[in-house]
Amino acid sequence: MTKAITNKKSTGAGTTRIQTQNRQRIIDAALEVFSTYGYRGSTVAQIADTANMSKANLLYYFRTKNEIYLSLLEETLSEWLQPLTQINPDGDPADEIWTYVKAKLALSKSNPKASRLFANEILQGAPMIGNFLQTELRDLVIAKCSVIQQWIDQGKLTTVSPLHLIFFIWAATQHYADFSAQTECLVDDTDSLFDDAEHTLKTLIFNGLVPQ
Amino acid sequence: MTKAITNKKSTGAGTTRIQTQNRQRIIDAALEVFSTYGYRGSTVAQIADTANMSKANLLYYFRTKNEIYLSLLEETLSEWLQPLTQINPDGDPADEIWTYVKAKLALSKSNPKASRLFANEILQGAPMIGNFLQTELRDLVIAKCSVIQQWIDQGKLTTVSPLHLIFFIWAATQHYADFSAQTECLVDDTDSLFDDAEHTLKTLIFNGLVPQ
DNA sequence: GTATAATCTGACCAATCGGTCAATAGTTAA
DNA sequence: TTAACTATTGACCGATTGGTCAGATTATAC
Repeated sequence: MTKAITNKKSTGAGTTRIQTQNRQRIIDAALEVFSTYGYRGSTVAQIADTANMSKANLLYYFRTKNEIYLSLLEETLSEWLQPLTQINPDGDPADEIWTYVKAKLALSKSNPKASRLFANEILQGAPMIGNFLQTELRDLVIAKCSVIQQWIDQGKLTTVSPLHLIFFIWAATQHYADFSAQTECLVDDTDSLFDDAEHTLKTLIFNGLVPQ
Repeated sequence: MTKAITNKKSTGAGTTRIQTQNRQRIIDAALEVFSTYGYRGSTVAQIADTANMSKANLLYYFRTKNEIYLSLLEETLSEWLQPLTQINPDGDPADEIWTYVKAKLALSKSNPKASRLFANEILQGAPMIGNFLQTELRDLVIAKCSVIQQWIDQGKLTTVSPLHLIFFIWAATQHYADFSAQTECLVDDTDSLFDDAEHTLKTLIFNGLVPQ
């Protein structure tokens, strides 16, 4: 996923003002559409409409539907993974984990479409980012798991599977972005949604559900 | 979602052996396809192929793509929700919650496609089951939340938002079905996956992450 | 057996899909 | 001003989409 995807037209180096501007308009529209309908369920015409642009003009900036999709994924992936890289082996375990949870929850709130974009991609078997999952993500996760394992060995965390702990954090935080159509049907006070989620998650992680 | 969708041909009552048989073949194939690609990303031809049936013949049993989808959703929804209805107000709170978690985890293992079917539907804004979410699901969830709230008031559970506790359980358990393409990239021992998940979840729920 | 209804199919339809292209309009530097 | 390049468009392409239909084939009731 790290390789450059963008393909310059004609004379090479130059990226004009109009190019940067329109590419961004397209990427924004693509996020809107792909995050809702997934790759196969989205159409180029739909993205062009959302970007207020003719289909032919859109395909002047990105040669194929697939090229838009890959550009979008590449642009979004690093942002989405960033919080995990921030976990500091030298910090206080509980603090570090909790900071991570809050960061993921904040991302789910601020950029739910990015979450749904990945959710769609992975739901459909990760056909485009499968290789990324097996290499870059895997390496990062393994590294962070060993950090967590050390904390456990030092008695600073209860004995859990570090990998599944990460899964639970992913699941619990991204749930609010991915399934917002559901949560919004069930929640009364939408304003305090993420505060309530954070509080419940904090209680669970730090105290467990059963009074000691 | 409760209204009957199936439309009999011609003479009314009778449902022949061939009908029941082929309808089931179609529903099975539809689950396979829709759960992977979502409604818009799936094609009738693809479902027909999966069912080893000509497209025209498939459309003899279900008049439209939408009719297949609704039939499938209806057939799957009740199974998926059943564990929640089983929570017993008179049981031991910790036992009841844990039984529910285990049931949901077992469903994720035994029928991951059903989970992905709903995940796709809700990701895309729940266009077909939106009304169901706002009525039947909402009523059920509100009822169970008040049960949990009573347990909390009796001091049998720590103070959490019952609704967000349910969200957490949904997220944590369905994650293994919905994002299996991801977990399978990261997990070494696939055989013990659900056992490890269960153990980690149990520790979290009953003890919390930080040693007391 | 045979008539009647149920099942199944290939050929076909209009609409939409991703993508191309020649021609036009706009921008920029001399 | 003008020449060269960039940006934009509508018309168009073959392939695929969801769905129809007349007719062939098969199962069932008598």
